[in-house]
Amino acid sequence: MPKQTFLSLSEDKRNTLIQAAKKEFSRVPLHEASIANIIKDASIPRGSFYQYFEDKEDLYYYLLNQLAQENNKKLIAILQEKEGNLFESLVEQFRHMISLRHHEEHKDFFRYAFLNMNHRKENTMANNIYKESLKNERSQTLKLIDTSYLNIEDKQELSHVIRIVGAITFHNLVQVFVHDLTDEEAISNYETQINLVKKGLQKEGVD
Amino acid sequence: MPKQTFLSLSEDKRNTLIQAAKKEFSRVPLHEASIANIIKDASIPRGSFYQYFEDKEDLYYYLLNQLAQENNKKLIAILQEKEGNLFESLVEQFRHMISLRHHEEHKDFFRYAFLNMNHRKENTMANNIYKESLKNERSQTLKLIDTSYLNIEDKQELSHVIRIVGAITFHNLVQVFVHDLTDEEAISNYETQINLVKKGLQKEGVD
DNA sequence: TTGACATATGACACTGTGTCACATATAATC
DNA sequence: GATTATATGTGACACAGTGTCATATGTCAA
Repeated sequence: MPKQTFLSLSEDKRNTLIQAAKKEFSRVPLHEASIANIIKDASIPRGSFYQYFEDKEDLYYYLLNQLAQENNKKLIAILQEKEGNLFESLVEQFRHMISLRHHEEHKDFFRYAFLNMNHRKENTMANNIYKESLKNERSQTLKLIDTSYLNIEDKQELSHVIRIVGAITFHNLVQVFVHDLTDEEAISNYETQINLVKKGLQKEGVD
Repeated sequence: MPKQTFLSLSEDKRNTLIQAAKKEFSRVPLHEASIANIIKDASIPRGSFYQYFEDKEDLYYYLLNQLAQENNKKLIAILQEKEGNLFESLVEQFRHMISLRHHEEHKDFFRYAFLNMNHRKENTMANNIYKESLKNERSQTLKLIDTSYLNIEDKQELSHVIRIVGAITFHNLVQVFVHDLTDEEAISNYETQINLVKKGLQKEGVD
């Protein structure tokens, strides 16, 4: 998390820095990004940077978290619109996520995020859902899911369902950027996989 | 890939270097590992290192690939033993993977690999399966799967099934290291999730 | 006005990378 | 065996980037 010093900065100064950071993190993946470039672009001295953030990662995950929160809002809206239908909502959310590729501002930021997706990034992006699926209490998002048509026996299993679809979703998002899939290809793959897990991978009557 | 120069080295020299590399990659995650430490430990000059490998990643993925090949052999053996039953084989393979944590030699190497799992590492480890699931032709591993009890309509869908269980498997393996799960917890989670996708996430009769 | 505290600044020490000119070994040709 | 060509070995070096720290500057209350 950024230090208080950064949060107390004038909005102007904060924005300049954030813009410079987004620019650098859109130029190259996190591990190649350099603080030197960011501060040069934002015209702040090196010492100041460390007054605001612990290090490069601190700044990066602050930005990623902000974008993730927007996504979470979107998911909530979709879940409401789809009246709690998890699978329909997932596909809609997936459509939305890959549409971000075409939005100039975040384009390459997301591209590099997914090409270098790891546990920490995934967790930051899915934060609200993953966290909530653990402490099953006051979970805003989870409560929106209509569990009546899910093949589960308890809350515990709901959390596993979230894990499953989360893993599949991220895997598919990564594939989009790795193989430069078109929107149609990406959605088709994702829908196929979601349908497969919906109806079950094992033929009925077998065990 | 290592350069020919490295492969032509005496077995002795090669092993010294490989041991030093494993040691360093077990000390810290890839991005923190330093060539300086490896060459100091192996007593080879800096210039020589670059005669053998492109860079740190080149060496790292060479090692990871070797370990992955062992894993693939194991998977083939398990599939044969389980007479092509995909789900039973997956659980068995999962057991095997997490048992590696207790094997002194690879212990921390795997730990850091999974804590920093990303697309490239996942692909290296699942290489044989993921690649084969694309060009469905002469695929050694895929042919071992008994598809008769899978709820799929064509080869295309088999490849999606592989993707799904692959994503779930890696997600679970990462969780093991992130949350320091016991073997029992890890296996229980994994079995629950595999069972859920086997029978389907959607309650029967609903649509 | 002064002192106490927060914030700003950039020079610096440090760590690590990849390269290159030169040294040495190995093999090939006469 | 001498000579040339080709492959491999070597470490000093230039370069890029990080995080820190002593010092400067601002802010605000007594």
